[in-house]
Amino acid sequence: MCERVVNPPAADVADRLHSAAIRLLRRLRRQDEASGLSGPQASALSVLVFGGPMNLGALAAAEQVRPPTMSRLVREMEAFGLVQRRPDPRDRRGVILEPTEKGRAMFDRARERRLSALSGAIASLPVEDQALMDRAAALMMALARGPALD
Amino acid sequence: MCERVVNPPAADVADRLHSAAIRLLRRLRRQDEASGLSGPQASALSVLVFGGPMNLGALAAAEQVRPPTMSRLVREMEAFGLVQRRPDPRDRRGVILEPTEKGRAMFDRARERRLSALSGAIASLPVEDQALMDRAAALMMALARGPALD
DNA sequence: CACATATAGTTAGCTTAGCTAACTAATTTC
DNA sequence: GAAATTAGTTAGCTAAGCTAACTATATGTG
Repeated sequence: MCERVVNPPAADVADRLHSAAIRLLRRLRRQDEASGLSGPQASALSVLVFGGPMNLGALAAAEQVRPPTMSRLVREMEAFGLVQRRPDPRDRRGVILEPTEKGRAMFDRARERRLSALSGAIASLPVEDQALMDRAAALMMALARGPALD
Repeated sequence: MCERVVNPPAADVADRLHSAAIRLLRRLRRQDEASGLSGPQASALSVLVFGGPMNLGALAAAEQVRPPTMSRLVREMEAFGLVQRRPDPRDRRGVILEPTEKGRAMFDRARERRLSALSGAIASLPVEDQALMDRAAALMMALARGPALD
């Protein structure tokens, strides 16, 4: 009879999403740090693990961070032996970054540890809510990445 | 025929959600700061605007932050005349916080400004995706708040 | 009642993560 | 081959989180 969807105003959705993201990340920080990888480090490392070797600029772009920020993150991860720099044979200004074996192991461990937190919590949601969260994550990624936020 | 839902492993959902939240907030930071309120300030102010006057400990708990962190956020917002401290008549150790008129106005302005960013982007999504984001925000909030992440 | 303990908030000081500006070195372009 | 561009780093700033230690008030108990 009534085909209208009760559609919360976009500004409300935006506010709630914003606050929810802030609080969720605050909450996850402890778990992250206990695993030996900060959130930003884990996120960058996952790009390297899944995306394969790439140079610093590409990684910074993928993570939507400025080069100096990524440079520091990489320096720290390198100091812990988690990533390796190789000179780029095709451009001697550049470097190629890739995870070390230790880096991959650490990433898996952090992932496991997050499993006892976020993914444990997610796993306890009804299946359809899990699917919803997955889709929401994809949408958030697209929003963060797209031109709509300029 | 096949009733099985293709259910991404919870760890994958967790990873994607984690990275998506990090990137979305990074992306929003500029807009936030251009509006004169940082993300954490806007979030705390919204709690005061919608939740009414409360003391510092309650606000810190609502924002899932330690008291010293909230104390600093409040001090900064107070310096800009956005929130007011009143002594708590029932406990002279405590303070009661409430937004000033300027604070409410600033909150609305930040909200508007975010409208030109996040909520503009959200408004351009299909209606069902908007509803999905709203539900996802509620779930994230519940996860951040609940005991599941201990 | 007095003293011990607990609680609300602040201060001090540390860390991490973001940024811009300025620099070096290599590459590309004209 | 000189000029302009690009990749990455260094230096230095700010914001936001934390713990530890402190002050002042409340509360509870012998």
